[in-house]
Amino acid sequence: MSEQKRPATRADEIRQAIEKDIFQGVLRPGTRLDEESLAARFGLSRTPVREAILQLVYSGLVVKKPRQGAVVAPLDLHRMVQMFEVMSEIEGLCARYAARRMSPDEKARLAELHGRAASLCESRELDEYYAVNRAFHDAIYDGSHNEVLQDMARSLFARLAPYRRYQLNHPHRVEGSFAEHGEVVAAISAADPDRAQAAMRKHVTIQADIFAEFVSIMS
Amino acid sequence: MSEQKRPATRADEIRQAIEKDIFQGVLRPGTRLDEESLAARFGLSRTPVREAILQLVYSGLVVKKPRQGAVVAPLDLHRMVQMFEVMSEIEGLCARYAARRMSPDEKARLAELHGRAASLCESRELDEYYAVNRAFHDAIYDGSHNEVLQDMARSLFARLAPYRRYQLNHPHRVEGSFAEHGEVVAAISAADPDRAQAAMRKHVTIQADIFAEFVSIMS
DNA sequence: TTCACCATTTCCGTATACAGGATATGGACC
DNA sequence: GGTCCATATCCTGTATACGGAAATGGTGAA
Repeated sequence: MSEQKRPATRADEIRQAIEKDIFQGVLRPGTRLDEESLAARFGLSRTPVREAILQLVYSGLVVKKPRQGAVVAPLDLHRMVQMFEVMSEIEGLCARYAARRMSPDEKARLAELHGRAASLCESRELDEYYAVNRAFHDAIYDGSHNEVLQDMARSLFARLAPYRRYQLNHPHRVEGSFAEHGEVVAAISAADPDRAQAAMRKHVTIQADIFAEFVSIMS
Repeated sequence: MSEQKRPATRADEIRQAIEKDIFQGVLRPGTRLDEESLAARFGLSRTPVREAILQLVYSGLVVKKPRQGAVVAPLDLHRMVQMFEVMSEIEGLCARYAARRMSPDEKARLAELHGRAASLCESRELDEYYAVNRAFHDAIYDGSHNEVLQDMARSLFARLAPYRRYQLNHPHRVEGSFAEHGEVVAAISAADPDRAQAAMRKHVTIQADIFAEFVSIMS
């Protein structure tokens, strides 16, 4: 991680709050973001709200048409599929680089995370598992030792997070996810870039398939 | 390309103008972006200038520390190397997908661009060649038929553009670049994803090497 | 009943004003 | 002469104000 962790400015606080609301489903895709009511809600003026919204637009969570205001990015299935496609490639690259570049300490931490996931998987503590899952992927992003790649991965992860979380309710998905992680860990431990990349790509591609299945049922 | 091509709003106009200045070297890395003087220069108030700067921050061209203003992103060599590394992967992926997905029309246009480049290469019209070069890469981004991947590629291209342009002054670089493009065109025409990806990766990696060489001389 | 057109209203984009923090300048002390 | 500190100035972050574009609702005609 770089620095910039303190919100220092009101606009950043609002951005984080809105972000959280979007992730948690309080603000659903398509919801209009009215500057004035948001300003009132946070007890501020429209100016910092506008800046927060602009930041969200550039992170892709919000779309904005000139003179027509901003809405929480509606889920465009076509685009979601493309995002998963790219995500599988980006995560695959992270795993590839991680296999070559992770230090023994980093590999140990990754294995430790995987171990924690094992028990959570067995006891079916889904929320906990999801948290460790996120840490697992984060560890591999870091392991790529390429901050530009990390930023891309995290940005995509954030935009897909809500749909990835949902998948754990899919029958046997937790076990499958855990097993796929296992392959990735093994390949990285063995410092085998090709295998690590392939395993991670497959892991994400499976999630994409489940997502596609999910939306085909919904429509 | 999507739609959003009309600047519709002043802030967008300013953003494009500043972007252009950065690319053309009028605003050099590290230059402070004073809101008031920019506002005066464009005959506007600080508000749209602030929004333009925020957009540039999110595109990575500008960095901003709270309460300390914005500066044109100083070139961090370490990070530049990482950007080139990712660029080679992203462009490689674009070429891979393009090889599988480009329509005959798109392939014809790509070949036509390459043909235009041939004469420009021979007559050493560098500025023209660079313009066609950009169109060439753009055509391949489009050919990936994945808008998310395209956005990433264009964003990276924009941030690296100044350094890619400079390379054409390197001895025999134009010929080398043209030859590498030729391999990419051949692989895409043959619908050979692996070869297309490898050729494009190599093309960008060579640019990264030249960049590294350049900075090692400068320091 | 439905569509079209117009008035109203709402909300975005921009301008201007103000307050607080950061840097720069100058002087005093070592 | 150099360093440290206080003051002044500048500039950012936020608040407020205004004009105009787009959405909305109602009324009239087909």
